[in-house]
Amino acid sequence: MDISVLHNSILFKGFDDTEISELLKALNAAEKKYNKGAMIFSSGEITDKLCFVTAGGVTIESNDMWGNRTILNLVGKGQFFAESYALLPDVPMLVDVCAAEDCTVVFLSMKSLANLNDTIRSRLLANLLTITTRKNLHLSSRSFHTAPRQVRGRIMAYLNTVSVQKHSHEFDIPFDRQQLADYLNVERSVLSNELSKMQRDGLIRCKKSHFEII
Amino acid sequence: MDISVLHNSILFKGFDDTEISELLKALNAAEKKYNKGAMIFSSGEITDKLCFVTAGGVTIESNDMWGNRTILNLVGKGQFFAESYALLPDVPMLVDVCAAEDCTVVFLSMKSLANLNDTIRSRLLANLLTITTRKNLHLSSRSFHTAPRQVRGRIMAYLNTVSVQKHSHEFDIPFDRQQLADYLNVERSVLSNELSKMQRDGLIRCKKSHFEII
DNA sequence: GAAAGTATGTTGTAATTACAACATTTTGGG
DNA sequence: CCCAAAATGTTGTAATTACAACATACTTTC
Repeated sequence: MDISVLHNSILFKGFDDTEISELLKALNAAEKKYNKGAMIFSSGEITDKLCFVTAGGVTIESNDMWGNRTILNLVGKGQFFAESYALLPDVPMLVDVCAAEDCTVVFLSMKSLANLNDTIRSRLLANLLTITTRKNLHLSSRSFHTAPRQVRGRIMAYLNTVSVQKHSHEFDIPFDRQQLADYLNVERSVLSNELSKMQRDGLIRCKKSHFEII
Repeated sequence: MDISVLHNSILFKGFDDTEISELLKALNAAEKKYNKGAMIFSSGEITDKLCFVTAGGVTIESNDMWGNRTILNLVGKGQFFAESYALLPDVPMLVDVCAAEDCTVVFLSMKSLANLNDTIRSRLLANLLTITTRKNLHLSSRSFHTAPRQVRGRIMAYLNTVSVQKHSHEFDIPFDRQQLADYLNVERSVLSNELSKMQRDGLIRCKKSHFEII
């Protein structure tokens, strides 16, 4: 198991190596690898597992019965997912979780939190609070990206956020065209088309997943 | 101050009356009333206040420079808002918070958490974790309501959720037409029009904010 | 209970998006 | 290097939505 990524995670912030090893045991840490496209969780499932991505990345998505996909979030290396469902274990998942690329996930049993001593548990809970709080901001930021009525507005809203996060006008985004379209809730072809227009209008330059705001 | 609503809140679950009174003091609880339409927070503000609605309701919204409003969430009596910003006090708010109707809000200083003793604080943090986790589910449920590409799909997605929550095919929604339109990210007139069509098609019955799914 | 104000419903047209079909480019094996 | 497969770009048409303008219904206040 790739311990080093876990050691730098928010969840184990403030814990030393020994404590982390013990915690991993106590929480029945289990690692699993997935190929790109594999489904890790399906809508309707119940889980008490807090999930941590140690390699690759996964998408949190909603797939309707007509095959339309909406990507709610992309969870990369070093980040957590399913924390809400793990902590509210009677709530069935509303989303699917898929491997966006080949990836490795570590599962931690939140049911086992009850067996920990008070001090350790409350330190863990404080860290969990940071995780859920940040996830909250992440979820709402998608709302801003999809709030504009027009495609160009959504693209700009999204690119702006990334640009601010990366402190640069030039950056790579973690999505391919189809994923970006599904994230912004627009047609892939319309997205491609609009990106072309925006380049012609001198707003941006882009090639594949590399973007530059002008 | 309306103590009874606070006593039944998730935040103070497990605390007795004496403890709650002391906590309210320790967290500098302050109450404020707002008239319908008043702005409680504006995008860009910084706050460490956990906010609790003791009467009325507020909307969490994003207003762009062209006057388009997107309602991300409606926070009613007995619920909290701004918890993410209160807990990450260096992050400026991305949203506006407005009084959806005349309302009363209690502000609790999260900065003051540091002054509490360990036991009390960790009990509070555990409750805060519940609040943020539930808020997470709430935020993602809006994503499902806006995921369908067409207006009818969005309306149905939303009405289904409410129907399930209220365990009934007949219910009131907390939005007026303009608010519902802003929540579903569609034009108000298009929404009204589609609701009429859906009634003609025998899918629903509705009058003002009262709905029945057939 | 009128009048004014607000909320909701209706309609037509302009603008935008969805969808399908196809062209082009890129990628990864063999 | 070539081929096949995947990803991205382009285009045209049908369908949907945005927007404005107006009609109707409901509320509030005097």
